[in-house]
Amino acid sequence: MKVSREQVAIHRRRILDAASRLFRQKGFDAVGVDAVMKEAGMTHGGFYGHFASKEDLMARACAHGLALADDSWAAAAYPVAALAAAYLDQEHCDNPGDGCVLAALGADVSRQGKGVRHAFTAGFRERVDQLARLMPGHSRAAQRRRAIATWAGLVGSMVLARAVDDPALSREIQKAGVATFGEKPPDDRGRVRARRGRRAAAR
Amino acid sequence: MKVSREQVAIHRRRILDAASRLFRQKGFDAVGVDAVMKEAGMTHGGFYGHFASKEDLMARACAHGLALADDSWAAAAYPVAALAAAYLDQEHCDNPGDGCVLAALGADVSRQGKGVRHAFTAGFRERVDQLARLMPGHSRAAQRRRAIATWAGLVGSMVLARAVDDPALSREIQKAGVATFGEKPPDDRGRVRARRGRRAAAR
DNA sequence: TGTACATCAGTGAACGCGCGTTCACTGATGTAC
DNA sequence: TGTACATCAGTGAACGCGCGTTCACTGATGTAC
Repeated sequence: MKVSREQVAIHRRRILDAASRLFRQKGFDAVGVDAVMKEAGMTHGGFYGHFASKEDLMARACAHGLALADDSWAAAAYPVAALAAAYLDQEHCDNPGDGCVLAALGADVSRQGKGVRHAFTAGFRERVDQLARLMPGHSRAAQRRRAIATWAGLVGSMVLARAVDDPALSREIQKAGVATFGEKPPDDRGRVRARRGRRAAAR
Repeated sequence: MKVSREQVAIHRRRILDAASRLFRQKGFDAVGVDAVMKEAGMTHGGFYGHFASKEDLMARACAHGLALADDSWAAAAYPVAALAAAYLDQEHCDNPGDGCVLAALGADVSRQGKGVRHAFTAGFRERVDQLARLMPGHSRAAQRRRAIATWAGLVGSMVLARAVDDPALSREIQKAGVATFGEKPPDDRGRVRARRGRRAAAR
């Protein structure tokens, strides 16, 4: 039966929420259109009224999942440390369905089509820009380089922490990641000290 | 028809080679037993004479791919820099089928069964131990922490460099990774300098 | 504001297809004599 | 060393199943009057 226009929008969002969660949990290939629609509380036949194909859904679910990310770390006194600690958390490790798209679907995305990779790339760019703005460093280029490497470190740590079947090793990976990628870069600390020194001398 | 015992061993190895390559290229779910056997030059029916199930093959192909890794970087003057440069290479990025299992299958492994995760974990442990031995650092614990974080950084960089659809951004990720994870840790340089200074003073 | 009807979102059966796995068969291997 | 035959690795057809996608149908929505 027909439903109201608001109901259609609600249904579409429910499909995106379900797809985004299931894809992150099990990967693109292991989740069928049927499972997504069931999780969204509907039957599979109505799917093609909302999306052109499963691939279309994959791209839009990617973008949806990347748009809804947790930003609270950005307000911390030292955002990079806050991000690393929040990211490499046991709960995040145990719940990929509610977690970062980069870590959960990065490897899957590289094997997918144009639309999926484009959505993923746009989301990644936003993350890098956001982190680069908050990254201590002397130049824009260095901030950006550090932001990219920090995201790579966090994503790699999470991928490995999830893959490994020994909980102690998994926790070790998380802790190593927090310590390494969350700490103030030592040579930067040096530069900050030098700058402060120069500023103090100028007074 | 029956074949000789040596031929059986050769066939088994060919199946493992094919499976290991195809799984890294396309992921576990996207590669069927049929495709693996065809790539190995046989028909699919004979598969179950070699392996108990597809899951069995996945675990053994994982171990097989991890066992055949390139070690040449370990002989370099500064192994960590050599590893990072060799790992975050355009050719490695473009050819996951012949590349590192950690980056190609890490995310997939976390969704698989006990056998696959165990094989992956064993391979990862070996990598960490090998790199930790060659890692500059003051303590075993620090060497190990750095080795884990370095592998995480390399794996994350490769996953993201492959996922992204803009070649320029992909190369930027690779370069940021080489610069960050391949460089001598700055605080370690500090310690080395301090130690050298102490040693020079003692003379 | 109330009525009549065209629209169309969601349902559930159906499709062709490829998957993992099984099995009767074949014929070269390797062993017993 | 030569022969006869049991073994068994690989073949290809077949299985049940779940996938992505299509479609005739249903009945509430929303519009034209």
